[in-house]
Amino acid sequence: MPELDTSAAAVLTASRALLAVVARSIAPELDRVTVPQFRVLVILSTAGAPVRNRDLADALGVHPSTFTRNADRLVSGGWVRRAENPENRRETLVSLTAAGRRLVDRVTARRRDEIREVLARLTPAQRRLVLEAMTAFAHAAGEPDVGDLAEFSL
Amino acid sequence: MPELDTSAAAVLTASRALLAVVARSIAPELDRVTVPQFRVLVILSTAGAPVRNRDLADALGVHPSTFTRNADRLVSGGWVRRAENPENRRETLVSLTAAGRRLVDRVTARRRDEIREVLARLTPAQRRLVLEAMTAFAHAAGEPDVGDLAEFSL
DNA sequence: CCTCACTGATGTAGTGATACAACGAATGTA
DNA sequence: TACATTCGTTGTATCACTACATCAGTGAGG
Repeated sequence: MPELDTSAAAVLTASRALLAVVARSIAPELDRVTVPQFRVLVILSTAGAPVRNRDLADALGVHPSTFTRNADRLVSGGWVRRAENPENRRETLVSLTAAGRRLVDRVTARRRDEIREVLARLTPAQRRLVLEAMTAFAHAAGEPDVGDLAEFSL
Repeated sequence: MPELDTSAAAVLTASRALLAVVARSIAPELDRVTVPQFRVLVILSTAGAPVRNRDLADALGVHPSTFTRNADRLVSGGWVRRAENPENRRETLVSLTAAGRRLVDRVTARRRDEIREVLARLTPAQRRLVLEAMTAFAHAAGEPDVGDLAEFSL
């Protein structure tokens, strides 16, 4: 299947371009939060609800104590909030503050804008092509595992 | 242009899937080199020739002394080699060792294999679609700037 | 030849990420 | 009730990354 290799090469090239977009979308925030810290914000953002300390550590693949320290810094920065779980007082629930949510939104918006800019350079026909192809690809790739994204989760 | 937003959303989703692929492709090497170290290897690999210490620091956007320390670790690990520039003895040229090149190749191969797996789930018609669309997108996005990739350069 | 600029390395120092051990508090169970 | 388990935090330690100041060697130009 030679066409498989050709297509794979095209995707590989496109992935580099997308990676650059992703990198640029976070770059402006890197003096506020570090990449590991941003990973936490992303997980909390997609969760949409307070998450247990332990579950966050598991999702990130780090030791619970490691996460405690990271959370300390995020709390100091005002990006997340800690609260005792009323239903189980030995658990700590971490959730995004308004500032934390805004930060994630800002990155997403920046990314979307950049992608839009690229798409604006295409013809409408090409855009339809991209829409179909990207949808098909994303579907075939399946929902990205939280664990995988946690590796970098930009 | 509502179709622009729809397409952008599709690309955004696909970018997440690709990001997961990228993350998985490096994960197995993360106990050998760190991400900043891997960035160095990628730059050297794309350069294809020895690069000056100073130029590497610039490409990475770090202080020259910072790069010296990073290079120290890479040399210790056997991933890169330092050599005095014969034409200018105050310059140090850094180049990949065979092991360093193999490491980068391994990551690339892993990435390509994963993409191929995803594409194998598509129909030949869809693959042609993906080939065209990804090529068009990558072209419109332009060559990723070294500086951008250097941010993470996974 | 002498001065000046450049290059890379080192000394020093601070921050972040990480893990392991231990501890106290809360919860679950026999 | 007594014991075991779970959970988060803290103490301790290590390592990577980063920058600034400094220094010695090198090269270029007057």
